[in-house]
Amino acid sequence: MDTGHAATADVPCTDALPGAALGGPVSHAVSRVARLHRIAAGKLLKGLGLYPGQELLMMHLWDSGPVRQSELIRTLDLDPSTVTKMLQRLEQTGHVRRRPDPDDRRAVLVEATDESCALHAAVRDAWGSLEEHTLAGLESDERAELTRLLAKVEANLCQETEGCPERG
Amino acid sequence: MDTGHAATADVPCTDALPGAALGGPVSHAVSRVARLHRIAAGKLLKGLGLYPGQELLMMHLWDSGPVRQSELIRTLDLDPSTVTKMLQRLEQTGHVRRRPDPDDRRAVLVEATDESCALHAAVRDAWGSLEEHTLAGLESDERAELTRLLAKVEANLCQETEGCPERG
DNA sequence: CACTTTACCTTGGTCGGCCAAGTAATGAGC
DNA sequence: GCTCATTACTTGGCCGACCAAGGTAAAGTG
Repeated sequence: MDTGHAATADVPCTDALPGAALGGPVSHAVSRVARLHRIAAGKLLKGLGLYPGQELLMMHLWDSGPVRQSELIRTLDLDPSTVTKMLQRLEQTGHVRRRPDPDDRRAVLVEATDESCALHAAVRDAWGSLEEHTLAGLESDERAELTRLLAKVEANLCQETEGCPERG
Repeated sequence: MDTGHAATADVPCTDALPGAALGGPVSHAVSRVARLHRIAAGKLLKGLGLYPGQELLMMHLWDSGPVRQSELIRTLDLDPSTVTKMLQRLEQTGHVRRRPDPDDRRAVLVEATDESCALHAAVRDAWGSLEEHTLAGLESDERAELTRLLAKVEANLCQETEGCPERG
């Protein structure tokens, strides 16, 4: 097999695209954007004592009050074990309280602590500016188009992975 | 069957984005799409003995021949420690060989093993179908638009995170 | 009522990814 | 030549995320 290592030295400048990206420009872009987005979120959340990912869980908690863990799993569409561990850490850092559900002794009720509620506004704000930062320079119609296309892509990826909540 | 992961049974209609999403629809969509995309990639790569993320590294290696580790770090735009650990695992699974650079005793030269080259076509193929699956139902102009918008978003996120390789 | 299935959650392991801190070699300045 | 900063990589720790497997409690079935 020809390993075809032609790229490093004297290629007549095909505009740099690392070559690997040629095989799937959108896939590539999605990963990169997601990673950068996560990093940006992390920086904004760092001052608030949250790690990226946790804010979504907290937002749902702030929004919905006490909920079953299974509710969180369904809403966030994450693996149960992921949520368990996130909650363990959030409990340890005092953002969340868990207690057994009296109506169903298998279940666990989760709610945001009062202290965590102080972060609510800050987190909402952080997400707002993150969204704005993400979409800077895009016109309204571009934003709408991006949203539409991402939804379409999500639906595509969903149907096979079989793991996402149906949408109307 | 349903191991409890996101049951699609009788969800009480989580229909219109759980409220948490209202604060940043695109941010939300990006995370979700990226996760689904990663899962899909993982399924395709599973049969090839690779984990999602590793394929990008391997593709670059197949493309470029022996390279310095720093080259990989720069190209993939990852943390050095991430690349180190990925390479350790790839070395252990026989996909990659590492040897010290004779010209610079700090540096490490990395190259794909011959056995790994057998995967080259399969991986390229997998990425091709993943890209196609991702973009199913999108017209050419929609694809171009999505690519353009993602690039714009990436540039936005880049400029502040300050961690991405300039292009162009 | 026992028996089986299903739902809810936990544990343990693995990977990708980050940061922070450390080692070692190169290179620049004096 | 010696010091000092820079570069290249490693280590350890942590988090999100997955899967696989387990334990317990509720619900379905005979």
